[in-house]
Amino acid sequence: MAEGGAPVTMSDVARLAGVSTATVSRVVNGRYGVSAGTIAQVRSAIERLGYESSLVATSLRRSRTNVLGLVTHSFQSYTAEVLKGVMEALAQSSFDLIIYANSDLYGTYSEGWEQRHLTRLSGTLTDGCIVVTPWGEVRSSTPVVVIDPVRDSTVPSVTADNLSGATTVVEHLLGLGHRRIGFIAGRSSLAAAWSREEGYRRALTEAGVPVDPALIGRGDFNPESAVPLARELLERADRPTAIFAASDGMALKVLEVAKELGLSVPGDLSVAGFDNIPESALAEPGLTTVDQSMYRLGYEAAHMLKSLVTGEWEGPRQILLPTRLVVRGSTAPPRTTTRP
Amino acid sequence: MAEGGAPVTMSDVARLAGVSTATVSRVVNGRYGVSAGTIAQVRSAIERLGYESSLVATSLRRSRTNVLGLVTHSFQSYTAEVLKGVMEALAQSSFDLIIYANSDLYGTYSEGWEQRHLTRLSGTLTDGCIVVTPWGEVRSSTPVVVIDPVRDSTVPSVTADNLSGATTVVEHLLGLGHRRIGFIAGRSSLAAAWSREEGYRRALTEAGVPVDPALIGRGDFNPESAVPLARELLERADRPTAIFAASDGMALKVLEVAKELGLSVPGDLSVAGFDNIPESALAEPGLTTVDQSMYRLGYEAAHMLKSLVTGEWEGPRQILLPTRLVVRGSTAPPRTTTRP
DNA sequence: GCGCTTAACGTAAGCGATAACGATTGCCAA
DNA sequence: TTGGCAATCGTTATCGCTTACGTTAAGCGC
Repeated sequence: MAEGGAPVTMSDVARLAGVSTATVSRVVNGRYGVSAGTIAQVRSAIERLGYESSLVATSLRRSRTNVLGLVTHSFQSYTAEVLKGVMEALAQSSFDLIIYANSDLYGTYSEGWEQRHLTRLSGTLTDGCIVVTPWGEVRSSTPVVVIDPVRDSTVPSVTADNLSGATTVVEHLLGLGHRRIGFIAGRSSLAAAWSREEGYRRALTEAGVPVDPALIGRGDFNPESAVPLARELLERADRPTAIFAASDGMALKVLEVAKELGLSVPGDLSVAGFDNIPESALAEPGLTTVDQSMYRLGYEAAHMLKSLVTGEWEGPRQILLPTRLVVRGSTAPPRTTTRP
Repeated sequence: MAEGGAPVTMSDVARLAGVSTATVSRVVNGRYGVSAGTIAQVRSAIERLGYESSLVATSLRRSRTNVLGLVTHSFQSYTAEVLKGVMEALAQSSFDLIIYANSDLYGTYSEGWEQRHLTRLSGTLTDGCIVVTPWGEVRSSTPVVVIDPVRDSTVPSVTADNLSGATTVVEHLLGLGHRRIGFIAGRSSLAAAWSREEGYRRALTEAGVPVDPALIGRGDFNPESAVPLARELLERADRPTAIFAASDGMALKVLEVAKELGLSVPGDLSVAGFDNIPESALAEPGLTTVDQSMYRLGYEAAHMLKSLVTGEWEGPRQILLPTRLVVRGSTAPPRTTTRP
């Protein structure tokens, strides 16, 4: 009983029940103006045929669909956590969720994916969308909430307090006694990347440690991008005693490179990341990082979008969520290099 | 630049370009029969207006949509892993993915959710669907692949070799010297639950250990369902020295209950699960479990569905994937209870 | 019994896009 | 000059569903 023939439509039901499709529609949507007898007939026909209204046709005709969309580029731990939060926020809310993910990972197709998917969904399939980590500004005919927006975005958004988080973790390294602290930056167009770098600079400056441009590598949040940068930093004669990477994914790669070069962590090198993805706790040693509760990012974004769609949102359109320093085994005081 | 007015449609483009919608459609779909000049005009109009074809309208009109669907009830670690596999399999494949998740967690709405969502999508929005852990048999007008089907299902499906996995983990417990081994079962309608219980019984029987019905608790894969069952098992005078739960989610709850009752794991009690979700490695102690590579489940399912849709599938319609025993700290030999 | 309201339905016009089909043009051979 | 054939483009029906509107018939007071 797998592939029955053509899908059963509303007119199939109408024919079997001996009424018009308008009446079937009325019954399905529980509208006034149908006699009890007719309702029973239609109900029975629906039952017999196993009819279920087409999401597509309904969406096309109606303006409201009661479906919210989530557009994401790739699907990793980060996105998974966000999704849990979104689902939780939408639980028992009458809104269903559609996640749209394009298939090509790093194809040429990529540029502008958020906008393309957004446009394809909004105005028809969904009442509003959440966009996760877009690469550019987005615009839509229906409400949008962005998680991790680009810099200077004016679109409603939810972001972690990246500035304070990054400041705290660098202060942590400074507190341990590190003075030469490397940094691997994220995709510069993103607000998160900018804030994390700014936090790094600010913490150093306030501690009276000069910012050395040679210690800053320009990554793009893609873990692989960190590999050559880490190698370059660690092969220097005056290599840093600690590296702070703007994302856990990149920080984990730094750990790999360090091992590859025969450096012990945290003995020879301290490493810190940002995000607190599940893998960071599993790493050996555990990665010191900044927790930004991706779950909450998703939860708040969904909550905001829901209210935006129903038009009852009162709060600010740009939300900043607190972060939390998580200290694990990958950071320790630097080995004293002073000769005896 | 957030909420522009109405979405821009094909006729907007046609008007601006001074052609008919048919011509725009031809240009968009790269079909033959449009002059180079007209193509340029239409392209420019599309660019200017930021037009993107509506997924919904296209789906309604066309039969093929190049979109695959994934229907899931809830969204947890399990589903997230599956999704990664699905995405990977679909990478660079021209197929996009839509995940449809209904919002109510444990509402009355639940019964038959798979079938309802499936019908709403198939025949219109998607060319085929993956259904994760349905509660009943499903049928659709387009190809379907089920991950973790119900018992005796004839629908194309991908499942872990639950029987051999469960047998192995119980043999592991037996090998450590355990004889009184409790079992917490899963939702009985699922093939996975049945196979895991069967593996438990088989391993005991083959080792000459009688199966004690009093040591079997009837859970339903929902972690919470394991709590009262674990408590009951562990408060018995002749409590088991080991408990095998049919899922990691339930096994982790057993750990909690044990701690609550002042039992040390693995000293007083060994605990084993099934699934190897990320949380199991993080637990204290680490949970011994059976890895079923949810990633591969997703990957294989997507690959199969893809071929099914394009009509080039040759292999078997029911795939069984190997499992792997993962021994961690939660299992150890039983403390000898023989008096000195 | 008349006009009126009102419940109960059918009719038909779209929503945005596609595709079969027809209409128009230009061009070349006859 | 004209028939014929491509090439190019518009017209229109249609996908499944909703909804404004029209229609019918029953019910009501007078």
